[in-house]
Amino acid sequence: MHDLAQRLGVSVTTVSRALQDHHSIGRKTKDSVKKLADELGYQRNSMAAALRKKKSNTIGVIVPQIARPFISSMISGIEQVANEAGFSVLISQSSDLYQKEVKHASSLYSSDVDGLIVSLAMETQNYDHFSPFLDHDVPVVMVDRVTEKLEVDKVIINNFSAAFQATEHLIASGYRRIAHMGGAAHRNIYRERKKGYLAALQKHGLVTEEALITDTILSIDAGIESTRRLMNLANPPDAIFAANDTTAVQSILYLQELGIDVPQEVGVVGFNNDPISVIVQPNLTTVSHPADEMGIAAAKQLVDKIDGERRGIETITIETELIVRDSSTKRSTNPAEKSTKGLISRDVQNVQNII
Amino acid sequence: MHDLAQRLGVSVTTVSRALQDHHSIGRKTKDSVKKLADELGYQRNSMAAALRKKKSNTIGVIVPQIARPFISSMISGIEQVANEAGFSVLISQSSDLYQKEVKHASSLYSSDVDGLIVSLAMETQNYDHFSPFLDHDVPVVMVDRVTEKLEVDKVIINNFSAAFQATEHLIASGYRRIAHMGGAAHRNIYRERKKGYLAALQKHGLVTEEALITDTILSIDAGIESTRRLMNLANPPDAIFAANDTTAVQSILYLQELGIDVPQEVGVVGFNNDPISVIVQPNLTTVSHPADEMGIAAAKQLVDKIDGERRGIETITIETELIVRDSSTKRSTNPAEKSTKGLISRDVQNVQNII
DNA sequence: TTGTAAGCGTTATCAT
DNA sequence: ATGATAACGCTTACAA
Repeated sequence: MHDLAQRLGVSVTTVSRALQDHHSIGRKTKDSVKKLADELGYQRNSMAAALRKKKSNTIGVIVPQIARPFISSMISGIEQVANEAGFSVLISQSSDLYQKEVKHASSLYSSDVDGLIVSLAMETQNYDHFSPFLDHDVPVVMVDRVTEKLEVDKVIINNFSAAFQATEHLIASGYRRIAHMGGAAHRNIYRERKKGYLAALQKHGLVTEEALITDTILSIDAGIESTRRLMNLANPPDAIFAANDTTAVQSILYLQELGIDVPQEVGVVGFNNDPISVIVQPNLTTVSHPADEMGIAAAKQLVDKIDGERRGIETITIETELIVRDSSTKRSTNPAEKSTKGLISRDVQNVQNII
Repeated sequence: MHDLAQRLGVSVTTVSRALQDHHSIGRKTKDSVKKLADELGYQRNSMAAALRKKKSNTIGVIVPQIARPFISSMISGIEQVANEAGFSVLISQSSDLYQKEVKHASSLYSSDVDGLIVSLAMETQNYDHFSPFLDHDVPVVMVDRVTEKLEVDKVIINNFSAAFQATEHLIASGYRRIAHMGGAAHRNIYRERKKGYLAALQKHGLVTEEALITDTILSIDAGIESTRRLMNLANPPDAIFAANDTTAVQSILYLQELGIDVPQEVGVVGFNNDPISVIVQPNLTTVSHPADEMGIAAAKQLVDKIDGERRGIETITIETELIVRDSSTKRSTNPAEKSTKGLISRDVQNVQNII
């Protein structure tokens, strides 16, 4: 900038203003400044600007794991909105570890991010690491894995009602002994899903046995192991409602290994609408969990607050939808109805990003 | 820092040094400074430090799409290495658009990133937007989708030999009329895969018909459409080698809709070892493409160069492996061999991240 | 071992 | 419409 100013015989102030289209600078001056800047390949130093303005035009994101379909779609949504609004995105993953989340929070804070989007680690139960942000009025938005212990903006889905609906669907499909493969109980999304499941059973007067419920980390192995345990029960379930698609799909595959027909003998419903849900045969009935929409909503919420266009705390609830596919609907035994023999069912339209 | 200095009756210099564990500061002083800093919740302002040191401890990443299994795993690898080395990660997606890639490059440059990791957009054919980095000695590393037109560090796989191997495997399995569903020809990874495919056919004296080759964006729809076109040929193929798993899996599903048996009538091989490859039945034979390893290698390369521990240009080639599953191996017709009836094959171990 | 002071590249304030 | 100057918060010669 000094260079530009000298060459043009004006002050750095003028250059700075011209580059920012400040109203008090003449057309001619602006044009000449911009022209020379272009020619010399001048690139504004955002560090210095950030330091002076105390605004970095950067938002921080902390997620449990980047490499999950749900999370990466969410990040993608965040990135789009943020970039349109002129923000860069600083990303970090906690690997579901509390310690890492704390470290990242502190590092992002001292990077002077203008705002923070968080989806909590599975482990996290203490939230003091977010205090610096709250104390210094740096906006925070929590997405999906949130906590009621912090008064911040949130973007969530109605896990209770989604789970309730999913379970009722199984009941309506004729299943009676329904198991639930759930996640860590202190993470409210899993707690809510379990509650919704229990509420549906109760409404219809069905058994709610502890033995029919597993609490795991919802990994591949956990899916196989939980299914094994459930099917080894003296009185095994005739349906499984899993808190994510990963475990649901593993259930289907494992049941098939056991020679058990899905959905004829055991029905399965998942959660998330991951790509795999339309690849597995039979296609998995699941709950759409619009990750990109959630990311977009969170980023918008954050940007609006940073730009001062919004005050106060709000929680946005994104709509989900039960997507009924073949893993939970018994085929008709009426020979009059036409079967789909030869035709494998597919439902490519509804699935989340899959490329 | 001023505050700390005053309270302790020392200079800011001392505080700054104490916080950085500078050797010329006494143990006692260091301790007291650190203690008070903790108590007052002091957080170093990395902007100011970056401005002064001309090092932001941030690396920029530009990828085509965040929400793809391959890319998100790669990012995850980058993030891990970068964070261990004390760098933050600024992420942006080009959406496979040239214009966006250019914008992001410029924005990252003026954010003063210490280095850049890029995987090129499908569209990109001009590379001038990376000149600012190269001209000012900001290290650049390209991963996977690279170009020979830029002299920078690279992390790639041997696409030619992987494709060659995959095609030879199909030939060894008894397929003779092998089609290829490939990607944009100006992106060298797809060009190399096609070359490998052709070379294998030629080596074994098989036909290499243009009609058996499709060039698409390798999306779900492209997978279905290409398969339709191939199978409508007067003389359709008896095997398909696809340049990614997305299209390969769609091929399998579509062939099954047509009532065609995979692998008995048509064999299919994919590329990437995405999660879906072990969900589809029959499990997909594919090429492992260790995304996280590539991300890790790229980040290490970059960090080493930033830290001045390495000079000159180098290309790292990550090993891939042909993972033979059921989609490409005809079942024995010899009744003496035991069939796997009732037992659905699974190969959970080898697949890329899937949670 | 510690302190003084300059300076990183901008932008904001106040003047002209 | 433009300019001089201070300041953002930190690091680092150089001095003591």
